[in-house]
Amino acid sequence: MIAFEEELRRYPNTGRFLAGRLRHSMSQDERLRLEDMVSAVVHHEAGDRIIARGNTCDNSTMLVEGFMVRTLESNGKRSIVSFHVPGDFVDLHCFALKRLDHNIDCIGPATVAQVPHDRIKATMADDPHLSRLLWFSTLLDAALHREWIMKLEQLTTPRRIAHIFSEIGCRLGMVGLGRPDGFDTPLTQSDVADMCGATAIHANRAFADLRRRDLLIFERGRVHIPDCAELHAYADFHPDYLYGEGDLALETEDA
Amino acid sequence: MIAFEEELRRYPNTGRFLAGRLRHSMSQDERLRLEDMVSAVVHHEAGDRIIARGNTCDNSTMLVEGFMVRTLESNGKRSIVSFHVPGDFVDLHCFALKRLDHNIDCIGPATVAQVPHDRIKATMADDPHLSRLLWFSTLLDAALHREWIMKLEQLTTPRRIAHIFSEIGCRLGMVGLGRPDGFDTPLTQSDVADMCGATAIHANRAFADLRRRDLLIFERGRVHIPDCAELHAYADFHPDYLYGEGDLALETEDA
DNA sequence: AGCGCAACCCAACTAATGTTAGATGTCTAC
DNA sequence: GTAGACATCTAACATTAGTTGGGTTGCGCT
Repeated sequence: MIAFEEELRRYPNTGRFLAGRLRHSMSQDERLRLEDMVSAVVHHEAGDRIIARGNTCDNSTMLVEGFMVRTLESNGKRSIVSFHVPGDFVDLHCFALKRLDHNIDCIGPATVAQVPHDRIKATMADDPHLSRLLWFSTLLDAALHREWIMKLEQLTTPRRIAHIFSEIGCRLGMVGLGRPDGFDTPLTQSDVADMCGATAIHANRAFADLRRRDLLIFERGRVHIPDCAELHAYADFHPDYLYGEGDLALETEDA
Repeated sequence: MIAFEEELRRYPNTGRFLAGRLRHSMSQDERLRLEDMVSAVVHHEAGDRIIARGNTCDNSTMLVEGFMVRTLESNGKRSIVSFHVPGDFVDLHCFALKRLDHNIDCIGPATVAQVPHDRIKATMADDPHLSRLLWFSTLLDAALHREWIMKLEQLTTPRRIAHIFSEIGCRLGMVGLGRPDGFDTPLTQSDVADMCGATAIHANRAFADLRRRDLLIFERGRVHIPDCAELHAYADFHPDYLYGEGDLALETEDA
């Protein structure tokens, strides 16, 4: 706790983004209890692997600043299966799963808050409502996976890319990091290709296509979106599945 | 409870498959407590929609007999994002999510056990270890989603189909429903196509391809697998992600 | 038996994506 | 400042998948 308070002073964003995705469903008191669960704030370099597939861990990690991706590898080929923005509890999974089935890697430098598993255990025993919110946060990941499966099954590469950037923009907006006209990201075209199941060359063709249509201009980490609504329409992007404000939003009733 | 006991006598498989996936991690006592959570056993016809996207529900459903799929729809096009075999807790998600982001549909007739949400709430308050197992069961769905995202990103249609059938065979085996040389399923080629993000025509080509290679013979719901190991190799199928007996298997330590 | 429907099968053509082989630009290490 | 690494971009050709327009088979119904 002390360590965390110190870090909090040093990195004023830390507190702000804690459980960004859940903030609408948490009482002020729960928010404080969640912050109390944090034992330390840690920095990582670009490319760092926070957790590797098959490892056990005693901590779970909340992303405070930066971008992270979940990856799986097969025959030396990397697949990116999801990504995370500040405010996401990136590996709460490894609390209940113990051994994780995937890797979590930093894209660009990142700051994270660590939550020891014994504090989560204590919460499970003491605080059913907060437990349920933590559970919810992992189910949200599953819902994002499902949406992404659908998009892989239905969309062409340019539309997949449009969908990814729509989602990133929207999720950044949900934690107060959005700009209406775009955002900056450490993702490369080749990372995006690995998210789409396309080759980097084909992803590049798709980016050129989106540029020609004036839907999305991506250059060296700078994403410019001239018209958000048009991009969403092209990608068939409907943000309900993010469980933000839309149809599916979580009710704040008590457990 | 009474209702359930009656049904249990009438359908002797009911108890056998309860929480099939979790059975190795549960004590006998927990198993009984889980069975106590069941309020009723219900039958469904082929094509029935158990839960529709956007609905709330007071019950969660455990699949006792039959096959089910999770579907999402966009522009009238159906995507199947995952499937379930007996022993799976198919919509525990809607306990923590409240409004579900997807549909759950029966493929062929099905028997399910219903678990009221207030009993799950009680479990969350009383029994941290069983709660954690329930949580685990939903995280398992997320792990399956991730594997499937990777396969969509990496494999051609024939290999995707080989992977799906490898997984089904394996999951049936894990709950004692396997045959070494194949299985029966109410899935049609067109269902499988919707799982792969391919057209039914292309799926048919892929089935012909698999038949020619003598890896998998699928005809009218009858799946014959001449050599399981060869099919797995062709599909690059490694069942660790099912969290059965492999590297990643859940430890049975207490919460 | 004969009808109708659904699942399955097939071929020819078109569109999307992968592969190979580069060229160019930008940043960092030395 | 130069070399090397890496990201981006492009073109030509090969493979995979979608589309169109059929045909065949099996099964339930009357």
